[in-house]
Amino acid sequence: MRITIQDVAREAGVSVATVDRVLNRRPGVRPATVQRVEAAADKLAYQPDRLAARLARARDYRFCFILPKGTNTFMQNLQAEVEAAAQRLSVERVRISVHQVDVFDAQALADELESLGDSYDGVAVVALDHPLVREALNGLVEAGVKVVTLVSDAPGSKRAHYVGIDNTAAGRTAAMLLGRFVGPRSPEKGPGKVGLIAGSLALRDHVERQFGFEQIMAREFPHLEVLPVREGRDDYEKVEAVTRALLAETPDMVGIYNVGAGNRGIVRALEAAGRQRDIVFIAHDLTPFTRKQLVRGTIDAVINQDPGHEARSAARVLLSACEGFDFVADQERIRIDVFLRDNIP
Amino acid sequence: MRITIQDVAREAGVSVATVDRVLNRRPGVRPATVQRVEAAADKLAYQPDRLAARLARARDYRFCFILPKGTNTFMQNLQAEVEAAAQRLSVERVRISVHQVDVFDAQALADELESLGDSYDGVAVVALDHPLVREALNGLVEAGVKVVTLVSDAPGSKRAHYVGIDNTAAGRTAAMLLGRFVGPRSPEKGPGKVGLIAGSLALRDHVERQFGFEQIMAREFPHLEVLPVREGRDDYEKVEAVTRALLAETPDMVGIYNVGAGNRGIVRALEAAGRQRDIVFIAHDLTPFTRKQLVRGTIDAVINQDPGHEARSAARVLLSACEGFDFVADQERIRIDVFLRDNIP
DNA sequence: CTGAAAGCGCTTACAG
DNA sequence: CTGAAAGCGCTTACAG
Repeated sequence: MRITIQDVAREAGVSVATVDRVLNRRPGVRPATVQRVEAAADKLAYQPDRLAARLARARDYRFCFILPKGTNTFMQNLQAEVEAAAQRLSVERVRISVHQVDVFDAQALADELESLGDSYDGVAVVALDHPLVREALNGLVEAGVKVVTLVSDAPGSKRAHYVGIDNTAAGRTAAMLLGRFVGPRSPEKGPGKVGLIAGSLALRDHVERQFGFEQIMAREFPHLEVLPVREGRDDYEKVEAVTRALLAETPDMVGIYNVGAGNRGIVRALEAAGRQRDIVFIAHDLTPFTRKQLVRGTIDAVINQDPGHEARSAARVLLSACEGFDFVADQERIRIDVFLRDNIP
Repeated sequence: MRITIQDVAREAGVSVATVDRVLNRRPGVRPATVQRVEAAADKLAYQPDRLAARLARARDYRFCFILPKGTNTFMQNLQAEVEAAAQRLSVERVRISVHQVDVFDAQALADELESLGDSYDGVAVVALDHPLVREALNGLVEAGVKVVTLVSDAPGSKRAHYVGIDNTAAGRTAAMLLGRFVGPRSPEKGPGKVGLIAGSLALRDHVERQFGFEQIMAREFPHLEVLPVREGRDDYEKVEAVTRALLAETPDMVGIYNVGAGNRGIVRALEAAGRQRDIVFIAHDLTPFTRKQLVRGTIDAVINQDPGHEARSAARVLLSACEGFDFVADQERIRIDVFLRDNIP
């Protein structure tokens, strides 16, 4: 019933060791033998048993997760989820270690990546879209290390896979929600103003969200005017200052979209101005804080990416790459979650 | 480094066979021995290796999925996803078969469940909330079969787990979207009317969605009036007739929520009346059809549950139950997806 | 009630 | 370049 490596060996007239060599592309087999084994495997429709393979391996798989250090709640959650996955996989022959680097420092990230050499079978990294980083990633890939980017991609690089959401689409979704929640506006009032706050315009995901947002606002909601983006550095005190200024300057503000972190600052500024009810506020990332404000009604919708899903997905994708299996594309697609008050998990 | 059953055996002064018996609660071990083995396992913080266990088992795990027969696109997708999961798991010592029964016939479903006896280790079933079904489910559970309900729950029963969304919360979410998308209404116009269509009020999920929807509409959007629910039997021709009637009777209709299937009928009726632009339409379940209407703008939002996730989750939960492991709660939580035009996968 | 031994389907040195 | 044998951490008859 089950076709094993034994059956293939018999069919090909070789030993199981040779079949193993061929199937796992290990060197030192005569081309003619490779042919015969491959033909036999094809003929029998052999499917390797990855459980048995993992069990038999002498070495564990070693993965490294490189995450930005000391930052916002989302990244802390992500790290916690990576550690939880590490804990679970430790019984399944996968060892995961977590390294931390400064997010904004491309050089430091590149150095860290290069220092890894080939001491890991797989690396998952919250990347930066920067030539130095791309180079470092490509270096790892060429050294035979499996590489995935996590949450933030480095598009030009040779990484095998990006585990994260489409941030442009996330920005478009935010715009759609904001525009529709604000609703139509009687023409005599003139265009309503919409505030846009980002952490840093050096972060690719922030820029992409902004781009998607402005695209849809312009196309679908011409009666709303998006104000020039302000940077809040993902720091809530800075974000609060920026928002206070925005509110003071803009009596006819009808909506705010915060592309990055620091939502606490916006809530404070809105409450100080007593405008938390009449301004539509779209934020990113479900945290205890945003959840609470969603329930209270100050935040109207949260766009989310599930850090638990991302952590598990990165590990699964790396494992599949190491074992030479395809991953289940559907299962590894990270959703752009939309949370309103009633569908938060 | 890795603690194995060997280590536990040595520590307890017994053989590995005895450790296996104790750890897997197999009968025929003296209580005193059980104590000793358990103490040893605790002391060493032994964690069994589920890969090795699966490999060593003589028998495969046998799971049965019971799905409603010949119904809507969602159920067809669900079946396809179950089959895809079955295909993948077949290499991992899990055999999944799919049975089909008539959804609306509690007796038939109960009979089917009872006929299963103990020929399966696990059963996943799209349930009906009916005493006969509950009894049959409890019978299976008592016979030692692991049981999960899928998509539609049977709350009073002893099933181990429900794989699906909270339908009341889904209805509340639909209401929130509809109410906010419609927006405020000048008082002189009087309350706007909202049409509510369900497949059948005998289906628990439909009733729950309706309940959640009406709850939020009443509480949050008093300027909107929800019309009495109409049944469309999840059949698009019937749904079209119902919608046409609704539209004819209700010139001031501002929104429609379809709790069940048959969205095609609503789109046709809206287009026939030329009102697809000014009526907010919230539907369930992403299909090629709803996706297209979302892009065209006739459907304003789709509330979704991911059939791929549900199929895989049911299989994983059953497998964990059979192997005596906890599942990862977070991973098995089925999301209430909200899809707008820009975040569809 | 308990244990010794074989075996699940692979991978890994070690020989040749 | 290829094969025989041991071993991964369990479970399973079979003996006793």
